[in-house]
Amino acid sequence: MGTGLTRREREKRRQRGDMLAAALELFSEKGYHHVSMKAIAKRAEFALGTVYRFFSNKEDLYKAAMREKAGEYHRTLTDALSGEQDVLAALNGYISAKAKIFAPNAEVFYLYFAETGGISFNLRAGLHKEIGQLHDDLIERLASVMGKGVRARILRDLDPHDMAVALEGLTNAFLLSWLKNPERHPYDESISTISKLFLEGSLAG
Amino acid sequence: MGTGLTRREREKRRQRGDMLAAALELFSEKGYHHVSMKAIAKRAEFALGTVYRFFSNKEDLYKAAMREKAGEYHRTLTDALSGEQDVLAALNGYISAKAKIFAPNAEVFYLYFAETGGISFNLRAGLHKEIGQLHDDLIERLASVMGKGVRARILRDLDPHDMAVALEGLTNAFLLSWLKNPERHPYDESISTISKLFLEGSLAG
Amino acid sequence: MGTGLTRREREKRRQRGDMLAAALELFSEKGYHHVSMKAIAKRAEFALGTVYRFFSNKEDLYKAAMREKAGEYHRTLTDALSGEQDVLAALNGYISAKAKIFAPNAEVFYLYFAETGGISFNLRAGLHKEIGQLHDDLIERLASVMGKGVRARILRDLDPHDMAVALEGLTNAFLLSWLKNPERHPYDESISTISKLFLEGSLAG
Amino acid sequence: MGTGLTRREREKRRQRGDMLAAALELFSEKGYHHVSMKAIAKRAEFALGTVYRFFSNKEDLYKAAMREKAGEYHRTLTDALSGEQDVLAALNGYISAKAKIFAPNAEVFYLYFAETGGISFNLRAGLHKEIGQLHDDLIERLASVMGKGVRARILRDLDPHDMAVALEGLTNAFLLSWLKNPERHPYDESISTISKLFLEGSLAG
DNA sequence: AATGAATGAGGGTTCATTCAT
DNA sequence: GATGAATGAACCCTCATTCAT
Repeated sequence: MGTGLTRREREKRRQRGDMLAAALELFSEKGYHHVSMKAIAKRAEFALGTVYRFFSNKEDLYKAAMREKAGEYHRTLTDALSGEQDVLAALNGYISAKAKIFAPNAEVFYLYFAETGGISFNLRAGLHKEIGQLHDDLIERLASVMGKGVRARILRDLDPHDMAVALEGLTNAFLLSWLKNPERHPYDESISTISKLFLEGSLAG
Repeated sequence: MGTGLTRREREKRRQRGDMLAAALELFSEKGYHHVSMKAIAKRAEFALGTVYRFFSNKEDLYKAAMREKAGEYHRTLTDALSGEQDVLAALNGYISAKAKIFAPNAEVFYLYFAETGGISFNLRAGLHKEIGQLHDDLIERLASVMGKGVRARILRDLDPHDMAVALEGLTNAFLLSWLKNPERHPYDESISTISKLFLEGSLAG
Repeated sequence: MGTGLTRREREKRRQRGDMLAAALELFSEKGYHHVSMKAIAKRAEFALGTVYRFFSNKEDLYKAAMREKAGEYHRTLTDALSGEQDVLAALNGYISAKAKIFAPNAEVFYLYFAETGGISFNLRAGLHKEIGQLHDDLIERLASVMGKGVRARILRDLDPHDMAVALEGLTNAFLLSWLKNPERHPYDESISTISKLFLEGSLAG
Repeated sequence: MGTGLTRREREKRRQRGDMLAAALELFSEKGYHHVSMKAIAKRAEFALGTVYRFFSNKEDLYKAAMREKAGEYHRTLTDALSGEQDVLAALNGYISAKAKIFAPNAEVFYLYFAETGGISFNLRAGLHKEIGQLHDDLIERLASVMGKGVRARILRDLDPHDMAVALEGLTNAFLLSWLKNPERHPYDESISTISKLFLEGSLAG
């Protein structure tokens, strides 16, 4: 079989996925401390004990859920940046990809921001570092694209890392703003505003 | 008496302030759910029951603390924007002011971001809207400054609201980045990077 | 006031005592693991949380209860052995005292035996050592009385420690036997059987 | 075949024995409530469900294990008492036999004492009675030997039942003492101390 | 008015037992 | 018949809130 997994293994994976999905839904709806393991089990349609077969405790489940989503986002975003495209295409692609995962997952994505940002509830200490590293990695990749743009004289000669941070800030701000006030601009316009603002501000010549 | 308050009233106000300060310290240190009312009472050096005479429950105390801080930040930032200064001075002043309140209060400020952002723990629903309005107000004021700059042909002819959102995003991103990695740039350099990036990108012709 | 305790302190002490009593009752009725903290609280007529104000967890409560009782028994028994009496009177007094505390507390006393004996549930590790020391102390005191008896040529010239252990064994066996089968001998006869058996077997000359 | 059992039946018996052995090991190591059925199944190298085919629940397994061991001890001890030997040889044999099963199984044996003694965890109520009867039977047999000794004027003219109880108490006390403090006396010396103390104290003439 | 002891609902976690495969 | 994944009742403990003093 293509997957190389036994039926049992596939089943387990599906169950785990269902649990993570239920957990993520509830955590982003209500916040970690307002969600009981019982509620997660119920939402996922498993018995309480079954959840504990997969995750050794609530924190473990939370971390796994965040890690999963963060990894997924990270993959999507780094994919958008890599490939044989030119710099502007890469940046536009990145902005679109970020918008695309943001739109349907805003709540979760915001949790991800919170992790990449500074909220350091004790609980999350370990996770925080882990997701922080993903974020750093993303910034570095962005910076490397920026560097390429600078060397190609497509972008102005500014510090590439700063430009990466700036793009992050712009995208987050606009996406959040769009989320709070979707009718202000149509979604697509929002995206193009971001790229316009950033790119025009950064274009050389 | 200048204040128009009786001694008793002044005393109460001071007590309330002490409680809010203690609560804020603990909330930002450990997060809402890891702080007990008993701990807050102890830190503030009041009896538990006394805290409940001032705040009807834990959520109320949390909201009051956030409101207080948010109001303070809001005042500081709007003050920086108003006055008879020219546009560039206003924006530079805003950036400096934001950095200044950010530096020593990063944790609390981050909570404020979280509120202005999207995390909607049920608990905070009401508060969220309230602080969101402060934030909207701030954006509007920023936008109005931007509009002035555009009309004065100091800034490029872009949507002033977009420019305000952009500046918010840039400042948040750089301040967070500076917080995570203070040694990368000295603090002052961080601030000037923000204004350079934003202003140079936005300066008219 | 004679006690030197405030009313509050006396009250606390009484509450603690009530909790210990309830716990002891239930533990000896059903065994540690069949007693819930809730049940103890209910029996003692306190709220659950109140019990936790006095004892930091279930094990702590158990240990305190056993320690209390063990200390009480130990005091009673060592009291019986000390004083200006002659050796035979001391031993007879000891046997009577042991019987007297045994009769109404047999269940608890048996728990105490279990502790002084060998059951080493993990839980009890610390306690076990502690109570074991009381027991060792008791044996030593008994042995010292035996030694006196030997030197006074009242008892046969055997190892005093062995004689102490022997007396312990005899008393336990007869008291347990009497407990299981009270009608076999009247209680008093049981006691006198012990002393007769032991003393006659040990009397010099 | 000699056993009168089919291969299947013999196989089952062996499996049952393996389970009982594993259970006993774990129960005496950790105590009833600290041992999970899963752990027993694992130690015995059976699937969980298989254990339940042999024992309808945990308590049943515990009882079977104790019964098994108690029966084994009882057989060993009554064997030591019967036969055509003289009274002193029988008693010495009994003491040796008890010591021999005690030494390697102290923990289990102690559980057996606990059962023969008074701890009446609800759980064990039924079992308790059952093992108590074995113990009573043992005492009776001992008493009968004592009676023979008295009639033969080898032992002093005391109540044979009392003498039996006394011997039980002495052996338990010394074996426990030896267990707690093995270096005090070498093991063999302990045994001989018991018999000396008891027999010399009881010898007629 | 101030205090902090008392309350008890609620949540995380374990594990005996069942039953589909 | 054997297996072990799934189930959910029950337990320990915390802490927001109340209220007698």
